[in-house]
Amino acid sequence: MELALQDSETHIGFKPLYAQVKDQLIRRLVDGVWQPGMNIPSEQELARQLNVSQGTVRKALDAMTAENLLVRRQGRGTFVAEPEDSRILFQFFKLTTDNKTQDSAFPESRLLCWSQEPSTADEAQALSIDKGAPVWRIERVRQVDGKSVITETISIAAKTLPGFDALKEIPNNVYQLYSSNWGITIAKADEKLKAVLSNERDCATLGCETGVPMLLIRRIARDLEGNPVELRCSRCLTDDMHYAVNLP
Amino acid sequence: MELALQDSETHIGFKPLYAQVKDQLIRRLVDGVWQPGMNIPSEQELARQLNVSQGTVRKALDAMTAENLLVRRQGRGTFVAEPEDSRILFQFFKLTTDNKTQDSAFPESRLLCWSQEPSTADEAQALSIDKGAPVWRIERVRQVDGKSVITETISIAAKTLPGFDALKEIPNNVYQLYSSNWGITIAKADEKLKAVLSNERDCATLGCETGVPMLLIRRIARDLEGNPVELRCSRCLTDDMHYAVNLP
DNA sequence: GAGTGGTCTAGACCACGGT
DNA sequence: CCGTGGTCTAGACCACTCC
Repeated sequence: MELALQDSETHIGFKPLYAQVKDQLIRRLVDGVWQPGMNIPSEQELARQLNVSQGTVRKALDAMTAENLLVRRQGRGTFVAEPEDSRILFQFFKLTTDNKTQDSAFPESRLLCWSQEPSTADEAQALSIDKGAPVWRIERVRQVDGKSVITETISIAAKTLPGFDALKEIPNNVYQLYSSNWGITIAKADEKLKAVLSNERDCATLGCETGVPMLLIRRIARDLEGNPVELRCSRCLTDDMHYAVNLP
Repeated sequence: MELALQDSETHIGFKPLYAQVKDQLIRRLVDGVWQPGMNIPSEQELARQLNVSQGTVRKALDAMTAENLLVRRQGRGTFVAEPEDSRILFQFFKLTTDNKTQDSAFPESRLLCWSQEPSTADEAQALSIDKGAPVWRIERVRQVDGKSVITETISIAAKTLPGFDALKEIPNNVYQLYSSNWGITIAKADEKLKAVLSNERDCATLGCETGVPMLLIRRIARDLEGNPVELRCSRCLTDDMHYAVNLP
């Protein structure tokens, strides 16, 4: 295999070789050539395939490892990251209990309802689809220490998940579901946080009072190529919890 | 100069050479040998000084650049990052307006009061000092689009800032103040977010109503060695703003 | 032109994991 | 034992910046 190198006469749009290698390898993930959990070829083998040095391949692999796309294990090889890896799991779950003496487990969720509906303007904008285009909407509740404290509304374009209605149940970790059933890898996400007051739905679902402060988390999850896949709005009672951020 | 290499007979506690180099270079920052804005020696020069190869120095410098401690400029050299670098400025300010058509400027702050007080138990725990030990407490208000929306309470151990009371005024960017007057570099921080209700102080300060939801941000800022320097509690009206997080 | 960081290569030795 | 990734080295060429 040969990498398409740019015209050496011009340096505009120049991309370093290791970046081109990385793009090639990400393409193998996007196309499903490399599946989660797979042992990918060794650095030496990839270097031969791509006609570059081992050091250049290493730089690409290191970058992908830093983005949680790969897992490297000395003596064994390099593997495609799996959504159930605990590290990945907590990559997208920043809410923890204030009292961290107990290491907080990943909270189980209880399904409230799920149905296909026409998308709202907000969903359409977030998911880059037409307004009114069908979306699956999933409502869940999460418990921490036996108390229901988080409501979660997931919206995802129906065309993204063909055959979704044939599912018998929805697992706790939907990112693993996207991966195993539709080959979609959630690679990154952005979240916007606000403080809001609880509404009647929150009260009915969580058993709290109205007018209680809640943390609203609006997440857009994206695939390997940066396309929006899922909109998730979580509303959380933060009396005994907080959202933790590390800078950098 | 010679690096202290570990006993080659044992591999427990082994630290790669580039990590030892990084530690050495960070020490130069901690000790003030390298001041913010300074042009540090070239890779070749550092390699000679430390008796390692240029590649090893590069790996250490790249890591420090990734942590925003250094800034590299091709053809010019490597420089110690300055607190007023716009990149660094926004590293610690995640609040932005919902309407991002206008690129949000760093909001100016208005000083309410500052005084030295005995530390509360909370401050003492956050700053790793004895309860009741004196702290400077600074209260400010930040405006966005002409509206007061953020109250900010900064607590910092008095012993950290000798001669603080001789200051005539407190600048908007206190991290730059810490750096220029006391040689303290804020290198990282962790934040915990909660939703709360506005209290009477908030109302008096921001002119909002009581019982309005607010985003509470509790930040502990740390120096190069990870020691807590400053506790900052911000309370923000998030009607027209949000806290933005990117994962990873 | 001299010096800097940015990229790319080639080869060495090591620790680790499995055979 | 072999193959893997992890580290370290040495040297080449390039683009950028300043003189």
